[in-house]
Amino acid sequence: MKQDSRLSGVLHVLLHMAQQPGPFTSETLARAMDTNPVVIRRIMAGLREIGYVRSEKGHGGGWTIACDLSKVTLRDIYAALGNPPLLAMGNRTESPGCLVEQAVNAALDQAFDDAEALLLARLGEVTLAMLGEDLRKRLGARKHQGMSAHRA
Amino acid sequence: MKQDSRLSGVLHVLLHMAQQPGPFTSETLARAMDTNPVVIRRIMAGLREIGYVRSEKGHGGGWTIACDLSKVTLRDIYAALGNPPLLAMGNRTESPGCLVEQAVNAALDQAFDDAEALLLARLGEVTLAMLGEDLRKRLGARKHQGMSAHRA
DNA sequence: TTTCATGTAACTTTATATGTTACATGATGA
DNA sequence: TCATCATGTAACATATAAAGTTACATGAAA
Repeated sequence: MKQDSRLSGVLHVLLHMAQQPGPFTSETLARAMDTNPVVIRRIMAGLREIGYVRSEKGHGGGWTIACDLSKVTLRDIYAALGNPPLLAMGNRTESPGCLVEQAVNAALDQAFDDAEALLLARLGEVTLAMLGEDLRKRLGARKHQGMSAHRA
Repeated sequence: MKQDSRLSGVLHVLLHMAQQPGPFTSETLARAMDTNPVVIRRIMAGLREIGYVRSEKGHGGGWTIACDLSKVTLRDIYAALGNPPLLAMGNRTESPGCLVEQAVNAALDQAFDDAEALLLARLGEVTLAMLGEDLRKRLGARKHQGMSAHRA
């Protein structure tokens, strides 16, 4: 399975936006992320629907953060993306008649469910504000070396 | 991402094999799994290399279990498959120069790593023998209803 | 009314699991 | 020896989903 990097991507966008007032055009954000404006709009669409960000058309338009960063967790952002699958593995058949497969599914599901629950719990523990705080620390550390946030 | 069902599949095969002496041809196993013999050979190849199963060519050939089912865990089987990715999500860039992305990766990696570790730990707690025991219970329960393991 | 920016559909590209065909290799049995 | 059976494996086909791209409609600002 090709890995899904939308959560990673949208967090990157939000964190960039949190560094300065905005608004930011999809074009600008796409350049910073080294991708395409349409990809930005796509991953931001879910966040707009829930109200975490706003978008405006026309001159001076673009994307703006519209939520309290200390109230929104990574899990909330994940949900805004539509709760895409977390695990790369799954059962061959979901409701098999074969008892052998039922036994296999039962064992695997226990492990899978536990792992999913833990992942969601961990994502729920981190707010966007905490991410921003961590970033500020990293920026401070690098400043002492005279470097910008965008060396790459 | 399309989900990987090889672990589910290979466990199904092993559990089927554990029910009777064997050997079993890929053809037979493929029919029971409703798939192709080559698929069976493919998912069994790793297990053969490690020595969990043996395969023989020619008349009377096929696959045989060659390990102590109470000593091999689902995690061992997973490893025999070559440790395929567990999570459907990942970071956009693995070693980014951008500090924003580094901060995002750090936060996500913590959650991802925890979830992976838990999943592997859970898989490590279940042996093939335990799976077989669970299956026997299910077979017993169904026998009281006069049904076979292959109703589907 | 021109320009800018988003919204979105449609298509292409890429990655990966799964399914299939074809054939080589080697073991068994007549 | 030789026909048959079964695995081993390469090569190709199909399916699914993410990511990238193009094209154009919509609507806001200058």
